[in-house]
Amino acid sequence: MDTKDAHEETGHSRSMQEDWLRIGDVAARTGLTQRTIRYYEEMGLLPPPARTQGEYRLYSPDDVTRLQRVVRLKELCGFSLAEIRDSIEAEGGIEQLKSEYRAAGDTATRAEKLEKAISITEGQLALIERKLGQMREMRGELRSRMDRYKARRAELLQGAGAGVGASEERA
Amino acid sequence: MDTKDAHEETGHSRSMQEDWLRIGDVAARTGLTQRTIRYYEEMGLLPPPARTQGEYRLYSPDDVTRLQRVVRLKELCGFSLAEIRDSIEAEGGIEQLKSEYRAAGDTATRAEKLEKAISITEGQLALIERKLGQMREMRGELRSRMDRYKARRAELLQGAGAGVGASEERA
DNA sequence: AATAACCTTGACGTAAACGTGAGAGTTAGA
DNA sequence: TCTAACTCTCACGTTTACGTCAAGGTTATT
Repeated sequence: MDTKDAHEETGHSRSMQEDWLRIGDVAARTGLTQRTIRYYEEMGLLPPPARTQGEYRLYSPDDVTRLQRVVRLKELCGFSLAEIRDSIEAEGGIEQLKSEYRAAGDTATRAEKLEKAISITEGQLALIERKLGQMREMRGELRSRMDRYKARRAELLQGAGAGVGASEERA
Repeated sequence: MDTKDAHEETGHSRSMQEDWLRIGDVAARTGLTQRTIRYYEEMGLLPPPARTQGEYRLYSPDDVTRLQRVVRLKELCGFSLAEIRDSIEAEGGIEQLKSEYRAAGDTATRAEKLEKAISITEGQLALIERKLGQMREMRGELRSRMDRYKARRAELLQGAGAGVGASEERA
């Protein structure tokens, strides 16, 4: 809000409103439905977007980016919307910490805010790291299974028609 | 099935029924509720387990392992139960392919089944690989954010009380 | 200025994934 | 044997995450 107002009041309205999108465009770009986008807003996953004088929603490229992050969190990590909202709030909290950080005159308070932001980010990193580990584990299992199949295939191709119980040799 | 029967038919019924669990134990071990476990069975995610003469469900360690795989697929990948069932069926299909594979006398049919199993596994691997990539990307973003915070913290600690607008130097 | 195409806010519907008893049967331990 | 603890099968309730009209304003186009 602050920054935008500031820009508008600087006068030179260059191409400020050029790349704002209406909800239909955003839906097309993200593959979501309009309903879903409104729902995410309703659930607090998205900040209330700008509006035209006729109350049409207007999304900045920045808004779209945020939305895509939400989608990624959902699809990738399988988080519930509530979990995503918490995560988002943590980040929004970080953004807010920034302004608090700026507002805080004394270094002590600033350091405190920073530490908080750092610990939140650390938590998120740890979570991702854990998931990464589990996924690698799954991949390992799949790979070894794959190896077994391929070995058996090689066996099959090489000793074609040789032994009926050829697979027992491995088991 | 084959291997177990073989063991049983060797005679010495060592401790065959010892580590079968009832649904409450399984629930405790997996952190799921009994309802959830029954629901998964109902949805075709779990094979109908053995029963006591009083119709109590009895789970083998193997069953528990399968269940834990289901849970992992759900929590880790955020799959819907339907998707998990498909994936499971693909694997169950693989198990079944194995018996078809054995039943098939001719090498050609065997090779065909094997190719099918391989292509299924390849698909699963590709999917995991994709997810891994996206997660690494997320991790990268988080890390760079982290770096920014830490840099700012260092700045703060070093130039303590120096300039009020210290953070502007970076922006 | 009229018309199509888009958007708005309700408000109700729904599929998925369980939760939560109810009522009755089963098993294990004293 | 008898009780406490456990389990069974319905069956209805709930939450999440949207889908789907409906009735009406807004924007763009001609």
